[in-house]
Amino acid sequence: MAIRLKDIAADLGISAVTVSKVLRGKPDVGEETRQRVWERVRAVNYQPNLLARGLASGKSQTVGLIVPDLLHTFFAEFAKGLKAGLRKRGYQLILASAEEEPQLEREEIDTLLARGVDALLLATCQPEEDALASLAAIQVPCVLVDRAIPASGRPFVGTDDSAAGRLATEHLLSLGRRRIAHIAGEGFSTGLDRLQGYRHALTTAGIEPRSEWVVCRSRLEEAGDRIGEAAMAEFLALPERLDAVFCYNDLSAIGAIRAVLAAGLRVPEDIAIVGCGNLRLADYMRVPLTSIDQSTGEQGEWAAKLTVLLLAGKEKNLDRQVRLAPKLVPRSSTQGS
Amino acid sequence: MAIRLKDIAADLGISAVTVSKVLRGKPDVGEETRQRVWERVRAVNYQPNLLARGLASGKSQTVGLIVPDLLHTFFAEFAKGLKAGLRKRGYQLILASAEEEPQLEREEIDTLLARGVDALLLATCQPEEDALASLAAIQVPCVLVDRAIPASGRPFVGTDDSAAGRLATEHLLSLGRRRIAHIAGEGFSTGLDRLQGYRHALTTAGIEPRSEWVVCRSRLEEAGDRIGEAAMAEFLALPERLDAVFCYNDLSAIGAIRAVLAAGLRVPEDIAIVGCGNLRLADYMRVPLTSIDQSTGEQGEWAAKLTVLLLAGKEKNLDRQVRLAPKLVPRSSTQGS
DNA sequence: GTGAAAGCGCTAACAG
DNA sequence: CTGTTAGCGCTTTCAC
Repeated sequence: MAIRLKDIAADLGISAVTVSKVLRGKPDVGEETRQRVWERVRAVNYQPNLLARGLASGKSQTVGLIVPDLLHTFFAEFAKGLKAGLRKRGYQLILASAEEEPQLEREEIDTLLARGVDALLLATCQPEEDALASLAAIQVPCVLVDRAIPASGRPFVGTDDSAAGRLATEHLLSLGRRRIAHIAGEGFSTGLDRLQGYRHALTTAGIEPRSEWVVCRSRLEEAGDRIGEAAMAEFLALPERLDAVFCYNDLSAIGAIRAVLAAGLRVPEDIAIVGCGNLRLADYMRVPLTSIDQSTGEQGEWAAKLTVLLLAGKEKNLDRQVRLAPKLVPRSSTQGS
Repeated sequence: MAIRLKDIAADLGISAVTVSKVLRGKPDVGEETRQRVWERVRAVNYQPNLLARGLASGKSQTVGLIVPDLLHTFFAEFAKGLKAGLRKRGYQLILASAEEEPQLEREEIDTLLARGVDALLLATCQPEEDALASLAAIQVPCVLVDRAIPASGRPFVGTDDSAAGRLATEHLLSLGRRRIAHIAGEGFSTGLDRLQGYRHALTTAGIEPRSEWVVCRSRLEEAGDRIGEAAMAEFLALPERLDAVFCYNDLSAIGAIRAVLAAGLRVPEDIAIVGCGNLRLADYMRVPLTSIDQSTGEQGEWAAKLTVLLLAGKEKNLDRQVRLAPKLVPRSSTQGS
């Protein structure tokens, strides 16, 4: 068994409570005692048992994050920023992944709560109705991430996705494109908002959005390349040729580009393509990909900040919505090269 | 406060011990009692407090994994496989990332142990000496991952990296290349073993490895593209021109390709390039990248299996080394197109 | 088959 | 400033 608090206390001939106080930085301990405790703690490399501490105190200084899939670099990057932000504020992170399975997500929620996390951050992969039910049962502060559910009344940190849709579409318009299609993401606010931004930009430019130029697809995070390729093939089969496509994410954009090239057309000369997410490798693709950057790491930092404020009761606005502004990163897939 | 074991017991007019036994599947409880307990548990959606359970039992049915960085898809994929394997065997996973900082890794080790994990899996980013010191202090079963440290006497699961080096080099040799360079990874067994495999393949083919054709670089996981590009530029400045390069990983291979193309040369006609890791997007690169696949998910599964065997005391070979065979995935960067 | 008693290692609340 | 007393919610042990 590892060394315990009471061992240290016994060694020093003082009470366990005093040692505990020193460890937690309580002020009501004499300077000399404090010194001796720390000295001994370091000497034996004592580590407090977090299970016991959490059980006794009802607090764990730990928050949980559940993401749909860590293979999506977005979430890995978000987790990284979040972790740094939490650390800076004296909190730890437990990371869990739902592997895109709603059932697993529910289990992870239960597990993290059973582990006594002080707060939960959730990028849900559940359909809205189910997510609402899950959320309703969560008794600790809970921040939604990436995928918004306004009806939940929970705080949110994510991208301003409708701005992302607008930005991408306006970029294409500014290049003189007029017949702009969209491969949309289905099922979550990210997809719906980007679609809305796309429509808004078109309308503002005096172009009537055409329904045959929008396809909605799910699972774009996992299989976007295949799905994007197939969707693009459908677009290419339309009687009137498009001159640009805004894709829900970079993976689907990469697939779309493949389909365009396979059809013997050029990117961007014949069809310009914009993705979203700004993948690390976007610049090394067959055609370097114009994309929308989401400042993912910053989102994590924001989430940390907001969560800790909530925990401290210092955030008055209990359904605070933080939406970071997306940025366009132009590359060859829209600008020639 | 959440509902407790004793609440259920009180509701049913039985003792907490009996409820606890039912929950843990102990046999010495009457069938009828068992039914009633489960019914009530489901009705109130009771979740056992894991802190209390862990504290009381000294077991948590949880293992911890520490990786250098979740942004390396290798580790995200490994974690996924591991998680699935553990789940199947009734264990949970707590995932931690050291963000490539040895100090953080040490803290994560301490934290996970303080959380009472039953076992620890570690892909260390510490230099061997430091890692040995850290490992020596770990009192629970501990499996090394990806980066081997034979001197530690700990079990290991990873790639057969020297086979990977051989495979890549033999592939290049089989294509008639003779002047084959290597951008090697520094500091860990992965890099050293791949280098050794490279040398072995050359020697076996009757080619004397030349020191100016090997450069060792660190941080290739994070900044491989930049570093690979620079390393390739150095190679190109040598008096005698290479005709192939085996790169430590895909990221550095991508950088190397960029440098080759920037010099006005062709891949693979002038210089063939092989990477390692088989990135998801390898096929969509400027030049689709020939790579070595590491069966990453399977490695995770193996790690789960081995860990649970260790925990059950069923693995006799306490420093069991599992090295999965790598596979070559040929693409245009070596084969033309 | 069932349950009473005794903790697991720590902290909260209060007393000195 | 320091320590005592009582738990946190669960499991273990061992009687019945």
